[in-house]
Amino acid sequence: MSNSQPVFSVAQCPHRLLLDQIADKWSVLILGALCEKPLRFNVIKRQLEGITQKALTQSLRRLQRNGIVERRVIATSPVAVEYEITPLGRTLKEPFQALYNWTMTYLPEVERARLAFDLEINDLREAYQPTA
Amino acid sequence: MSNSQPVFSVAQCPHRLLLDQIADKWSVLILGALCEKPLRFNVIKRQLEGITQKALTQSLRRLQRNGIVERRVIATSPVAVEYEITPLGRTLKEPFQALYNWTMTYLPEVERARLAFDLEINDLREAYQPTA
DNA sequence: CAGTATCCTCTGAGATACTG
DNA sequence: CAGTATCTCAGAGGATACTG
Repeated sequence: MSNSQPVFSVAQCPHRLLLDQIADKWSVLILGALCEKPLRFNVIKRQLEGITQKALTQSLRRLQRNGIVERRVIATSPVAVEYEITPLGRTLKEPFQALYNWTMTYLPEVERARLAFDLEINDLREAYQPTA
Repeated sequence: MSNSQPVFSVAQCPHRLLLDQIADKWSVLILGALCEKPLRFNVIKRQLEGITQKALTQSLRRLQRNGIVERRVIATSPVAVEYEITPLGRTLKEPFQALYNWTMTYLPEVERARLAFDLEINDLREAYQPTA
């Protein structure tokens, strides 16, 4: 988005790192939960109502691989596993907050645009098939 | 990511708006290109080497629906279509820049984490099957 | 409890061909 | 030029069952 810079090819685009690996559907929510304090697997699962075990495992593994969360096994019986956000993970708060703020500020404007767009589409449809 | 706030259910999560509709794979690149000046369909297509017509059409239509870009038909022969970023679209520059800066700053650290993680995985594999 | 393994569905990305 | 239409195919994601 910066002016007078070359456009990145997709493969190299640094945004992809964030978008694909860290800022995806579930990860933002997981990080939001872990931001306050470390949590165990099923606690996260309960907080993110709707996520499957598979999806949670995958997201957590990916975040761990990227150094965003830390996985710690507690040798009780049955075993407990705690996930904690890393210092690196905490640095995400600023850019995510910027995104969040944008959405809060401009969501109404976006919704107006959608309404207008969809209306226009319907008008065109009606003009094409006047009596349905 | 903000402290002491309720975790959003997925459907309501305002991040989804951005992540799904505006900050996806191609849209960020398209906006990067349009940020400088309005461009025509095939010019964008050429700049984003690798995108298909279908994907470009879909992304542009979605951005248009959300009020991020404007589509303007120029009645020449053959017809020309120009896409321009809207004022609303320009407000995305700040949050996107924050994301971009994060990636630039922390990419090396993320890559170190990945290397360490992948190494550890391989070590475990070797320990399990000592002679492959 | 915290996963892994398996199956199954179904979207959605890509290639190709056609059109005003 | 700027799309639409159609087909195929891989893979993401869900449901279910099993395990240390």
